[in-house]
Amino acid sequence: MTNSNLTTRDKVLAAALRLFTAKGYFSTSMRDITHESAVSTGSVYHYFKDKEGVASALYQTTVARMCSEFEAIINRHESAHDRCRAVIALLLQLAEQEPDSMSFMLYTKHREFLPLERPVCSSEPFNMMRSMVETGIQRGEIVEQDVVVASSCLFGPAIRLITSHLDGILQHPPGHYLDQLWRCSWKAVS
Amino acid sequence: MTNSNLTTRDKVLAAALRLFTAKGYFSTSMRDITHESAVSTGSVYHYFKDKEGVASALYQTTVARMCSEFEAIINRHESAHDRCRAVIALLLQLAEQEPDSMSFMLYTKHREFLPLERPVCSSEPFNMMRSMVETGIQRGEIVEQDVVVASSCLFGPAIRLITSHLDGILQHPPGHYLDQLWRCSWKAVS
DNA sequence: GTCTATACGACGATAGAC
DNA sequence: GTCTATCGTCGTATAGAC
Repeated sequence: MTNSNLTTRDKVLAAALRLFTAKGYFSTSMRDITHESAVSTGSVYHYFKDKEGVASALYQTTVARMCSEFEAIINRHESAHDRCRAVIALLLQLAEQEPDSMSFMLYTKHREFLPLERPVCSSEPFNMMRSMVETGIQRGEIVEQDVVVASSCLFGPAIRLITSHLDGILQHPPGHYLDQLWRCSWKAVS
Repeated sequence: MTNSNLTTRDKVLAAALRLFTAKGYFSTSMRDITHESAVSTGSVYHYFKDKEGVASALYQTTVARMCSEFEAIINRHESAHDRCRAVIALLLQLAEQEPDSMSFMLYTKHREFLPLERPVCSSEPFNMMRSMVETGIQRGEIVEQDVVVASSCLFGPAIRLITSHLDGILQHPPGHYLDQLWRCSWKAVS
């Protein structure tokens, strides 16, 4: 079940991610995490201050990874059109390949157990998405309007589709809808 | 704080709604609910089987109310265009006037504590939204395409904007963006 | 660094008087 | 229907050996 050439710390994080998305943070006990990860209580508390520390580390990791993916996209593409399309493609692909990460990222009310974190909406990745839209408006690719509205129109549909996928009401894998989705999303703001 | 011409049951529900949206279901104890509602433990358990029963009643009420609002919209308007616009206007207005209800409806992972309920996405109101889109496609108002994609494009932006509002990153009240938002959303699918 | 055993507190739920 | 007092459970976190 758990890949054994992971460090103890990573085994805990992987187990926690599976359990948090499956049962939710509060319904997951530290016991569950020790069992699922096959790591003892003592070791878990050696690497993490407390249960919140586990969740926090998971959150930081996910956000950091998202940021670096987005940076790569920004470097690879110049126009807002290409950047935003790449972001949506990435999101759909991640939803397909790593539904747990995606679910933890989008679906989890982190505020309930990570009071120190800002809401997902104002986390770095979302800021980057908004700033892509902003430069798109400056370059004249996107029609002049409120940035939050334009961002909602561009990325809202994709996020909605992904939550539909995570809820299991999508017939095909998310990536299957990319072209259709992008055509509509871009038409909305251009 | 609590309106005193409410029945005991309703005082409990009102307090629970405030607390659930503010702190989350699991971080809200029955003690919190008794204090906030100024109702004793015994009375709370007289009206509700357990803590889950409180959440369940709250969920049923919210969904039922949404359904009747949507039915009224369907009766008032004939075209998919008008119906969908009215739904979005309603959602924005509710987000403004009753952020707690809206937050509980959209933002809460009900599955974590209401295992019997279907996910929000497949709850009745969301089904009604999808079916409005479906008739819109049949009538030729909306371009022929997958219903889930079209629904995501039409309603996803509004939902995204509302969560932005609930996260506090909106400068104006949600209703302020209605025209802008609707123009983009409808352009995406028509 | 890893483990087992355990202390401690909090919470949900009940009992039973009024 | 409403209340107070209380019980039992469960889960987090620590202590301390190896």
